[in-house]
Amino acid sequence: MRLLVIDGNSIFNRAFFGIRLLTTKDGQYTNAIYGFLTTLLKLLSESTPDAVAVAFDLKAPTFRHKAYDGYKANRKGMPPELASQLQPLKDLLGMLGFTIVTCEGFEADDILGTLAHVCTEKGCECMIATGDRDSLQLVSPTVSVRMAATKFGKPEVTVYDEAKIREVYGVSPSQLIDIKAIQGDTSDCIPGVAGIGAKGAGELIARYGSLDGVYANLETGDIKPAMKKKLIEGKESAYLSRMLGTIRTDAPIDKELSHYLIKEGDKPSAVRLMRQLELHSLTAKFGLDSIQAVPVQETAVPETLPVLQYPAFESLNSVLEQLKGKTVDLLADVDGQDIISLEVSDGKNIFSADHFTEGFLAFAEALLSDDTILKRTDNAKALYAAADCRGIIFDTGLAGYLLNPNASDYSMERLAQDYSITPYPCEKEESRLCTFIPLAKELKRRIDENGQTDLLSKIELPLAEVLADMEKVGFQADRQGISDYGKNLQKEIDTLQTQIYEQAGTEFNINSPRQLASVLFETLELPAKKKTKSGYSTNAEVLEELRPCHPIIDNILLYRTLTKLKSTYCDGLLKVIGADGRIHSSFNQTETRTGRISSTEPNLQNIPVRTERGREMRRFFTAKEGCLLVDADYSQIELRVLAHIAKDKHMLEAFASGEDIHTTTAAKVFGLSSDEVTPLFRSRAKAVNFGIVYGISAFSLSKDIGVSVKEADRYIKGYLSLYDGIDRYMKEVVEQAKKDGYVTTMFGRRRYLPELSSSNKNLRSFGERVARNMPIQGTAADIIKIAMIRVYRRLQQEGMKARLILQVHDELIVEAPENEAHKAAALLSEEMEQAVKLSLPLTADAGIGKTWYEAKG
DNA sequence: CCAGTCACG
DNA sequence: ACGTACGTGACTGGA
Repeated sequence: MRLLVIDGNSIFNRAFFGIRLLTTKDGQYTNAIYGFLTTLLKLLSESTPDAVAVAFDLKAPTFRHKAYDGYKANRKGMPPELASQLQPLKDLLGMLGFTIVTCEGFEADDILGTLAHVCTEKGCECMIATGDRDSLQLVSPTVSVRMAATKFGKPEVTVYDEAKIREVYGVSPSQLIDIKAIQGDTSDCIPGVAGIGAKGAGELIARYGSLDGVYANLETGDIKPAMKKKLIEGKESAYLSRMLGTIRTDAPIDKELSHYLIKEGDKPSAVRLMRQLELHSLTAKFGLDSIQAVPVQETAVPETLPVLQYPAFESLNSVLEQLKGKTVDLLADVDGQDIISLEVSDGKNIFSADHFTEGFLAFAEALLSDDTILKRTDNAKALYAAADCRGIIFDTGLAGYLLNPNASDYSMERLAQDYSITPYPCEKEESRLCTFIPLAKELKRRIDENGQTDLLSKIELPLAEVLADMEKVGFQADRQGISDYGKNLQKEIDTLQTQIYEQAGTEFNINSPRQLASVLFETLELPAKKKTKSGYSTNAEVLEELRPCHPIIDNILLYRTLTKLKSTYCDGLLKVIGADGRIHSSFNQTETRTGRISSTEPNLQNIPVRTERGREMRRFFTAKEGCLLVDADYSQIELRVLAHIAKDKHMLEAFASGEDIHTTTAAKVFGLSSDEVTPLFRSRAKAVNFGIVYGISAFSLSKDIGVSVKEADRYIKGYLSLYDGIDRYMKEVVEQAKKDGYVTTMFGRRRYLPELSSSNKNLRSFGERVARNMPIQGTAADIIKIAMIRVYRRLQQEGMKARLILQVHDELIVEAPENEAHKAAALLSEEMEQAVKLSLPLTADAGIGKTWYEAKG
């Protein structure tokens, strides 16, 4: 008999990360299911087993990992997009006749090991399918491993038998365990011997045959003294690691192999489920085309849930009276500033009304503004935009975002899918509240469990009101000014275009990177730098290098600059100036993975500033008649946050003493005194400071500042040895992220990093850089959000007319009546500086002016 | 609809 | 040996 044993979790995970997210029209994710099944098909056709066992982990931590706190958290780290696919997959496998094996207290790995062991004893052939190299240790004359991967959406299988392992690793399967015992494996929390890596471990085992062999020859063998010292110190750890790294073969599972023969299953149900999951192509591939699907059954009604009734209520006023003092669930259709309809429930009844109902608007406004009626809703910002709201205590969209900022959409329908919410039964079946109520309950539970209660109620929810207000107020724009500026640009663009055509000797679309590349690198035969997938790159970095080669380059660069200004900023902004002469951007609170807000239609967070030509645009962002703009920005907020989080003594001191951080860094790294630091050294140090925040590599730094990779590497090494707290922090944060599966900010904002467990090295490195950056960028985002709420409230308390109108990540802009401007400026920097207490001061400098150009220092 | 480019922090 | 800094959004050309 031939038994195929599948490492369910491993294949499932790899399928998920190997295929882009797919969903059904209802929003159920299916990419991991699809990928798993295509891999399964490939395995079946290629290995033709008689019996199949699919092993899955149970949720509980296993014996091997019990000692490590991080493990359990890591498990929770499975993103909901993935978790929501597990049960449907298991159901489907059962229906297709495959046997699922799980075992309390044992990992899927151990089930593989046990079944392989049983097969060997009974003289059967065992084929193990997994994506995890740990299982290679199980290979024997009768046990082979099929390494399965999903590449570019297609399943790939590589067979490992003893010969193949020897070819690839140069050792026998059991020696792989000994190598790992020395090398360790951080992702599995296996310590190994400190200071010895893959290469060293491999050589030792190749030479001495086993871990025991290595230690037996410690004195007699020719092991270098340094290595010997490490081995002696790490002996206990090595043997513990070997124990941890050895897959168990004694899991108490069903050992009667005939029970794993492929069964008939329940094909009609399988067809139905595949249809629901919209996996039409797979139905055919599993040969189920002729099977009639069983009809979709009515879902059973849960018993214990409250039955919601839909009464013909007396009057809206009586409803209002009835709800006072209660906490309600409330959903509204909002169109801009108009409330179209609304339904609300106190947990016993659902009340619903729309704008055709007599007195609806007054009812809605009274309900929303009554602070004795606490409300849970799905989009607080929209409610704040439409009415004067009080008592909003929960928002499922914001909660969903805090629970996992990697998701793409936080509609309650999608959230209900992701978190497997079963709707409450109620008489009015179509009421969205039936889904909303259990959803809000579940999300609230998770928010509390994650320690994100305050982040939601004290930061995100109050911020929603601030953002709604900023959107409503808008930013006045000088339509005529922009229009004139655009016309001037156009004249210059036309001239440039003519010149470029002459210089090229041909007319072409300069805006087309393809056509431009063809002109530059073929017609003009300029030296092409290799770049991009679809041809030669023509970006500014490349063109900059070509500058000396041909005068056309200057013109093209200028053309690019000017057309960008014209199309994105002049034309783009003119399109979105409202009838009130103001621009009302949307501020999205659930968009970024770090906790920043984003701005769209238009994006007011990328208005030019770095070049004078672009900066001119800011002259057209003005204060209204009788008002001034007040602009304040944080100085070096991210580096200060880093200094605080990393508790780096030297950086804290530098900031505390008010020194220029880039100059100080330059002096330290290049070994100069402060007055010896030239602008060049300062700008290099600045690049290193930035690089550190982004998760630096010597290569990118070298490119950024134009020195050799070696030189850049020296800068980084020097930096980290001087700022040793930062060095330590950067190591710790990645380690913690690997344990937990996520990173957090000072205020408990979270970002999951599934990339860290990717088999793709580039993806993994990306995950590590994000792990280093997100807590910094995210904490800075938390801080300015707190500042925004404080500024908003202070302006209200002080009875001022000044209003917050824009945030640009580390910068806030207030429009204030002329007589309030100075007070507003002082208030603004004060609230920004006092927003949080760190172990170093935060500073925010304010400027005042009639236009954004003038107000920004 | 995606890739390339470039604007911002 | 290999690819390369974090986070966004808008516009253009071309499948």
